Amino acid sequence: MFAEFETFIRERTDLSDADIEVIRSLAIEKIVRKKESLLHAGEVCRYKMFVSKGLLRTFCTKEDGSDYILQFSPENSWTTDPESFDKLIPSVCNIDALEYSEVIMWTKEDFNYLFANIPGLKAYTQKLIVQNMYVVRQRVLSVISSTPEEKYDEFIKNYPNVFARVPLHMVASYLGVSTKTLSRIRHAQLVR
Amino acid sequence: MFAEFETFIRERTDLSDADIEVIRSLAIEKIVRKKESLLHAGEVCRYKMFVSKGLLRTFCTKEDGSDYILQFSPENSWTTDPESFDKLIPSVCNIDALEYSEVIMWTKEDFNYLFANIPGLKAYTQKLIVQNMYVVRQRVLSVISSTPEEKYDEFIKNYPNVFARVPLHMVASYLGVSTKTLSRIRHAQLVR
DNA sequence: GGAAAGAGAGGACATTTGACGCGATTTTTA
DNA sequence: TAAAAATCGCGTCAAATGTCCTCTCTTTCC
Repeated sequence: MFAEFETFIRERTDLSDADIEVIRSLAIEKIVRKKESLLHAGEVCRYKMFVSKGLLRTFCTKEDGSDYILQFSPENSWTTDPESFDKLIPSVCNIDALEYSEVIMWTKEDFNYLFANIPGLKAYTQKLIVQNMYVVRQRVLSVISSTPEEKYDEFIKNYPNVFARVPLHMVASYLGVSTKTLSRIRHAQLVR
Repeated sequence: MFAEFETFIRERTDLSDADIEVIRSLAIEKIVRKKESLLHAGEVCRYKMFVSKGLLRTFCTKEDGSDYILQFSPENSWTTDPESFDKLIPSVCNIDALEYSEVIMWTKEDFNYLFANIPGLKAYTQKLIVQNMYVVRQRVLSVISSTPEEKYDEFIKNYPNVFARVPLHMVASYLGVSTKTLSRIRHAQLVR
């Protein structure tokens, strides 16, 4: 499980063997079965997580029970609830597994230690945050400016790997449109 | 103009007088009249900007000429096109002034210099990026999960200072709804 | 292996939303 | 100060979207 992470991080940084070893020593490996939860709304998100295998989803539930997906996290991606994790406040989101998954976790305390002692990790993390900002800004633009069909097409284009693995109603939930609308779009695209 | 910035930054950091002086020496002060542009789509966004007075808007224009507002930047806030600024690639957004404004700008080169030499500024900037992430994530959630009326009410609650200063159609453009919809919401709220 | 749950299409209908245009008022600008 | 532009509400109509439902097929889970 850690092997995938090691490959991943070595490709993106120039951490030494010793660095990797420290990171490993503080890592918590966790197997998550499908539908199992990693974070419930109301709890503090105590871990920064790396998905080495599988697929997670971060979502919020409104009062009426409807879900809205903030993020999909397939293998080789990071996830957490940043605000809850940073400030140690209760999260408003849930994180659960859409597939059997393998996750590596670090507590805030341990991650701060790594952050302070491994400059390469710090630099990498900061670059990651910035890149994530580009993506989220683009998503805001898309969601306020695109038609449902454009959003659907963009999703398939940007996340083919996720699209192929999640039910359609979750794509709808991510895009902020109803399943009916997506169903209509697909029908129209078939006929076309 | 720089005085406002100095007050602002001193409140949020513990920079020394010498630090401030270096920052000042690299700052470019700029007066922007209403409707004047600071960035056109297609250009590289060469500056990180602090608004010391006035109100800016960052927006994208689609092929059909419609605008979508990504961000309002009132006095005491920062703005730039992060992706264009970081990677020196052409921007897809425009930035212009909704009011007479006073802006302080730094080039990437100069900002990097400050970044490398003033740890307090670096720490502050990184905290800012992270906080911005919370806000943008919240916006994504709102825009995919809230009704137009909820979005409108949230906007007034979160940005009363902006709301009071911009025409309604810009609020609509920021929220991703039509002016007609906002008009209807206001009518309904009056009657209620 | 069989029951239960999940997924997705699609019909019917109501509601929401948007596009367009008009007119009144305010603000801007020359 | 007068003309031009911007703002905003509103009416009408058409289109888009959502809710609720049923039906079928697939997947999951004892």
